[in-house]
Amino acid sequence: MHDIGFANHDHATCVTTALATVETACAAQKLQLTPTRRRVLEILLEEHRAMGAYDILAILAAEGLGSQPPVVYRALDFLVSNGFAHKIEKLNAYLACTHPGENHSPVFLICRACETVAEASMPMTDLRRAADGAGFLIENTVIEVEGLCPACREAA
Amino acid sequence: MHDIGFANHDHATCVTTALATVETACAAQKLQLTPTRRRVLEILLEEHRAMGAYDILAILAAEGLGSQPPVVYRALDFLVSNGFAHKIEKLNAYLACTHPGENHSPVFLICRACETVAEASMPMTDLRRAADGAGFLIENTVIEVEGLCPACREAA
DNA sequence: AGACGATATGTTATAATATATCAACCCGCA
DNA sequence: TGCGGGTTGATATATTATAACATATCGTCT
Ligand SMILES: [Zn+2]
Ligand SMILES: [Zn+2]
Ligand SMILES: [Zn+2]
Ligand SMILES: [Zn+2]
Repeated sequence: MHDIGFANHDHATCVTTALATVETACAAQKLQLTPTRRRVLEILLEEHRAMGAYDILAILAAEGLGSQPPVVYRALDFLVSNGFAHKIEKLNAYLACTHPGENHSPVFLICRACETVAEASMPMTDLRRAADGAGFLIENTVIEVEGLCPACREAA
Repeated sequence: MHDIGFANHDHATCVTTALATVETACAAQKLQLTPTRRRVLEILLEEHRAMGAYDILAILAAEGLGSQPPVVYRALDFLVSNGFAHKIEKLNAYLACTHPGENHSPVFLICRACETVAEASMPMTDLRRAADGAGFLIENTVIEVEGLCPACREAA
């Protein structure tokens, strides 16, 4: 596993490089990164946390970018289905991908104390091998781990 | 991994042994398997599939066991928190545990074609090792795999 | 028996999350 | 110019889940 994600980081750079990566990927794949889609991604990147769809919608509404649920759900659908953001099923919340474009099977580490969510990436060899053996064809995985991050573990 | 779960089985035995196991566990731990809780578990066992809370509630209502959402959510909360049933986050649905009582970290294999959900149990050594190394304390895992079960894979 | 606490249930209302549907618009292209 | 795909606007509704508060039930202590 790499990129455990609970460490401090240069957030301004983190946002701008992720945006640039997504822009490049959209250009390459002829995907339309429209203003609302782009703004939703920016919001997720800036906040750098798992956000509910209605939290995002409130921000969009305040900026005059739309106030009805379909606005945000459409943007999220675009971002998630193209791998630029992820849905955390356990939280019904959305998170910008920390390495968009790369083909990856994310693992999310959710701290129940500080609510931070870190995206890790690791080879799930156990899972692949077992599923293959059983004849199950894996198309998508949801791997979410709840617990305490290093900082909150320390504090407790 | 064992107990891949897509195979045929003696369902009557499957239901009665699971119920008996839960009854024993409740007696041992002084948990109250009240009529509604027991009936919800029975429903999940009989149907042997992931069911939405309101699907279950409709059955309870038809039987005069309560018609308001809290009735079923309370029963599900009891069953889930004691390990007698599981919530499939990806589906917002609930499933009876196939080996209640045992301390386990389930893995769910969800077939997108036939909607069958199989509960497997496997050691997530990759995950444990990586999380330990990163200082993250795992308290709970959600591992859900979407794809095609052997039968549907065959058919396709 | 009577008072009490812990647990479970009944009931009403509402919150939170997500989708269906249909009309309008935009833009590249035949 | 007219078509066609993708996107947006707008209204309504579906689905999933919880808050809040009253009532009931049961064992325990006095
Ligand atoms: Zn990612
Ligand atoms: Zn934390
Ligand atoms: Zn069965
Ligand atoms: Zn189980």
